[in-house]
Amino acid sequence: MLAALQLVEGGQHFSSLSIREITRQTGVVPTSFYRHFRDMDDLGLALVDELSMILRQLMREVRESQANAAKPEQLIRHSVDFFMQQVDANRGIFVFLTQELTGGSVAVRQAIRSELNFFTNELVLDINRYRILPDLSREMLEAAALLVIQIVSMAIVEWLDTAQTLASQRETIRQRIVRQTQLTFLGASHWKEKEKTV
Amino acid sequence: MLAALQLVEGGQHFSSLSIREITRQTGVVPTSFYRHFRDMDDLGLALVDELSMILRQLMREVRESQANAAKPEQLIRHSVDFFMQQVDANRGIFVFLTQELTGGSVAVRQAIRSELNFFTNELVLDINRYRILPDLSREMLEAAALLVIQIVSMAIVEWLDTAQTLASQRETIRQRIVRQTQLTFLGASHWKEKEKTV
DNA sequence: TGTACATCAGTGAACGCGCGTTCACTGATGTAC
DNA sequence: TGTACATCAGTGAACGCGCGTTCACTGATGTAC
Repeated sequence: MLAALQLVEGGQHFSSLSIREITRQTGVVPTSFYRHFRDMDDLGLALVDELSMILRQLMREVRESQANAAKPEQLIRHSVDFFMQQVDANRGIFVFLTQELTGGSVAVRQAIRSELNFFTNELVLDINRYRILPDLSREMLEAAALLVIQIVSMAIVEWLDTAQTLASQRETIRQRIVRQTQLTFLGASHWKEKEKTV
Repeated sequence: MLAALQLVEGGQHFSSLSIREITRQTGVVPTSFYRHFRDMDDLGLALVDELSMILRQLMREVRESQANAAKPEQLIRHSVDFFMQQVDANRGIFVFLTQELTGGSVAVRQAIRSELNFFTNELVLDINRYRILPDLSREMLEAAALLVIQIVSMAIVEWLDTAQTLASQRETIRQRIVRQTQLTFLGASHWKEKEKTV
């Protein structure tokens, strides 16, 4: 699994990897692959499972790092900074997950989407816990929370394409995430159910 | 190029297609491929170029279809309905473009992103033309417009995975796009530059 | 109007190669009695 | 404590196959004079 991540991080698409390539990277004979996975699809699903665990732990750390933040108005920016640091430290994971969000088999795509929904629910819980948007309907709250998750997801792709040395471009991306997130919360706080029936 | 789109629409990832597969689909001998493209990367870039043209035409139609809409509050919903209809009518195009948004070579990814930026600018022009958000700074306006484009982009992936027969699930996606877009505009209309320095 | 040549998409044989997958195997580690 | 067996990751040879790419070719269409 680590070998697959390394190859994906090296610029190849997961769907174009071969079993022999992966076992070569591991330093093991091709037939050994079958001791662990039925085929590449099986490996893909196992990777999503494994990486989901890691990602959840990582998100927990992001939330804890902000649990008793001094200045609430900087909470968004600090969370974004912390999270993007984690993205850099785990490139392979995020390259794979963003690739497969649009690329893999139907099963893999849906597994990743359900993971995004999990984070959406976590975010909804946090928003309720701190009574940030007390008047919002459940449906709208979920749409807003998912939007925040999606803002970050889309930005990760561009972030991974932007070398760490291009500080100003990275700052542009960071700023956009913060702005778009603030926009979402601001919109949500002004939402009146009756005005805007969908 | 059409053959490649058909294969991608059939569930394969573009990066896993072979030259022989494509020429087989076209009904032509493998060597003919080289009369038109240097390699698969070349074909990928040519596809993005070609599909960008089609997509721009398609977006023009969406905008024209709403140019003299009777009820401005339903403008978002009608545009979304019209656009999603186009997505269904051109599955191959959108499967390819969403795949390559996260998956292809760096060059292809950036070509698609620059296309999204083009649509963002178009949207900014429209917003200015109708004086919808007159007090917003250029930067914030762009962040909001890009957010709307991103909302639709992310939804397309899920939309393409949801069979046309699953009407209720499709309605959920459609509703979410509308809600998230309304949220974005609502947030943008309440934005005060001084309060929220990033 | 007719001839000579250039252009160009497609042909078909051939190449060496890496691929997925099978099979019977080895040898280390864990478990039962 | 010692022996017998089960489990399990890795081995290495072998297979048939589809792959990308090369080459010299054909035959239709367009262009110059």
